Amino acid sequence: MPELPEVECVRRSLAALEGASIVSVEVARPEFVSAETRPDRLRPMIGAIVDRIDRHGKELALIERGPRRLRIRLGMTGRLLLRPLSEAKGRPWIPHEHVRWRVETDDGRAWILSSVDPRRFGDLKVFTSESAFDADRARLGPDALSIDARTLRRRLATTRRAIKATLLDQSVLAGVGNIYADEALFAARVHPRWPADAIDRGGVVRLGIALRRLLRRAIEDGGSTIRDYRNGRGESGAAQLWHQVYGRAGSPCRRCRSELLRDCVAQRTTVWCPHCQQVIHTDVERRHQSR
DNA sequence: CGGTACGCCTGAAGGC
DNA sequence: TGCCTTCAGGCGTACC
Repeated sequence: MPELPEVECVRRSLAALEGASIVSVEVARPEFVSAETRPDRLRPMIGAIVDRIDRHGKELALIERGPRRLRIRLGMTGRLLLRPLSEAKGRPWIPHEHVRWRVETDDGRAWILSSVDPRRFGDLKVFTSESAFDADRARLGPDALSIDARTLRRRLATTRRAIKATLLDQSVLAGVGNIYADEALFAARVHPRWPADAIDRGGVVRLGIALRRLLRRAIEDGGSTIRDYRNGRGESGAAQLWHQVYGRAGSPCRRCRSELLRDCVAQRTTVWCPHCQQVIHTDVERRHQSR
């Protein structure tokens, strides 16, 4: 479900939790979750006072005023819902068959943060030391929202993989998923199969500008709601209204009217404009096309 | 080691 | 109507 803009919108919608103290962390069906999300692994978060909610790439983290951190990943269909405890009275679990876990905070700032996640690809993980949390974070590359051209160029220069696969690799750049990868490549006029290390300087600059611009604009518009994305208040986004290529295979390019193509790149459906994003003449691409 | 294929889950949508 | 197939915003793991 969520990529960087959607996760950032969820983060902002959880600001009311700042200053609240965690009273309980419960899991609806422990047999449904991974080892790290089991109740005994989450219990150490009890007593933490929330300093802030942090985001890096597509990951959220509840940061306490101390060393403990609760990492929250939403997966494909994960949705968070924050509501006052008073609303939840008598209904400890929100009435939804796919509710997975909930965090309750104290009487001073009494909130219930719940997760609904039909496909169960999301998870929770507690870190009891800052160093362990930082080590986990080190899996991820720099956050895509603030990537600069220089860093992007250095990162892309390390691999011959297709640029689309490289953008989706969270260890290279954190936060880009299938929607914004296709949108950024279209905006930068770069073909999705172009080897990452073979993009010229102008292309990398365009890509950096496109990423920052698209992600920021998507955040302003509340994220992309394709099917079920909502922020912590249950509100949907509007960024899907201006998508240029995602979900538009077979339709005319909004720039040149060519028919948008669709193929599988990096095991993900990829849509691009064969006219605006050609720039492919390498042997690598000829081999792809002859298959 | 770098890169690719697959599996994990459920639900919506489309074909017949 | 209903059954079947395909596909979906992510990511860890096995394997080449």
